[in-house]
Amino acid sequence: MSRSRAVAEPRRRRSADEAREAILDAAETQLRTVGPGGIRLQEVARVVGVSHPTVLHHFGSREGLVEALVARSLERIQAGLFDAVAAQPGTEGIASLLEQVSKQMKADDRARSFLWLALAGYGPGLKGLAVKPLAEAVHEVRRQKRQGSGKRLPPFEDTWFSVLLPALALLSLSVLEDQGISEFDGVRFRAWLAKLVHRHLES
Amino acid sequence: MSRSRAVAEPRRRRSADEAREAILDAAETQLRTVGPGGIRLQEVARVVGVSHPTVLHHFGSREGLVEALVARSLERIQAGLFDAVAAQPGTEGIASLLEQVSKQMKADDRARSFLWLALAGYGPGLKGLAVKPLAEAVHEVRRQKRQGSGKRLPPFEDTWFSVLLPALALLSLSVLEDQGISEFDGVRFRAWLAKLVHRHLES
DNA sequence: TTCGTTATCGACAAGACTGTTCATAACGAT
DNA sequence: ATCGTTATGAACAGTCTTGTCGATAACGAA
Repeated sequence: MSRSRAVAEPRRRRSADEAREAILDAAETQLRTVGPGGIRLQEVARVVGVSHPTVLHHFGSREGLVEALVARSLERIQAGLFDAVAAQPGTEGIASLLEQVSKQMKADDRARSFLWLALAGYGPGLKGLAVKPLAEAVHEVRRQKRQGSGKRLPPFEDTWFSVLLPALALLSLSVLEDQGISEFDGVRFRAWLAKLVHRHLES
Repeated sequence: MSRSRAVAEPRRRRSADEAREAILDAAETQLRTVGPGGIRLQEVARVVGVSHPTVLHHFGSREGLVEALVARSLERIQAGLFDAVAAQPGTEGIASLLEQVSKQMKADDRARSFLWLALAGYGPGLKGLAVKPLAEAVHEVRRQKRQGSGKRLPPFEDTWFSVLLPALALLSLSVLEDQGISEFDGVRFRAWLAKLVHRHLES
């Protein structure tokens, strides 16, 4: 007996990779809103338009899905940071660099995802995010700039903290920018912070 | 028929307030580790040593428990901040103020709880935390200091951002200090940050 | 077209979690 | 000591969630 169905839509069959990406996309929106612990197979499947056993078929288990999602999210966050830095080679444009970074972190709410993951204990925390290598690069530029003038080069720790500070601030800011801090204040704050850090690096 | 029991421990009956506090304490440890969405009645009850209907009796529902917990947590965080500031009246000791605040936020992992709540959409975000009033107080001190000297008083926004910056940084730092940043670096970073902010406020 | 692979789904299973009900017993008040 | 209030727990119900299994059909390859 043929089951009476609405219009009997034909079953769509994506390639394994396509299906995985679509599923990860749906899971990512859940990650942003309810965190890794709140991801539900049924909800993910519903959004994608498949049944939940299909999700299990592609990722083995719920934990498998979450791990794949974590890996992809961290990769994208890191890649975004890398792009932002690569687009701003000089040390002069710290303001625009901060805006670039902020923009990247805002894309797909990456800062939110990162904090969710950090809180939930997934991922390697800041260690995974290559902020220390970035600090080393900045330090090198700083050294060359000091070459000519008579100013002494501060210890590496000073540069490292100077890079760490905006990173930490931007992270919190991205979460609180939705609630309690207006976007307008956010823009002004980042500009103010950029000037502060720039002045410190130069002095 | 009397059910065969181990030793038939006598039922303990706490006062309603005592029971509520004990239950909230247990729920708070879960909040720190798995976030508000991860709180489980059975787990809370198990830790307290009661049955889970008892928890429901005192809070009506799971959501009632979470709301009560959120309220108590935010109150404590705010009170902790207030204490830290009250214990450091001058603007001179910004370094020790930062350490005080950091200490308060570390007590009971309050920064963690706050970020969990902010991410999950509970609580009024930063608006609830009276950081703007604190900025106003700092600004007043700044004005009086500038009175005698010939220096111009910067706009309030500058003071407000100067207070906001350590707040944001400390928030992120408290989460990442467990993973990726050693506690030693945390202490040095806070000292460095205090000096930076102090120099900025004076200049 | 034919065939093999496998993405997909329906149905079911097992457990977890919240919430309800009713009986019981602990504690304070008189 | 007696009594009323109510904190407490055992048992049960209903829903949600992950995971399994077998059947089916879509797509690529031949």
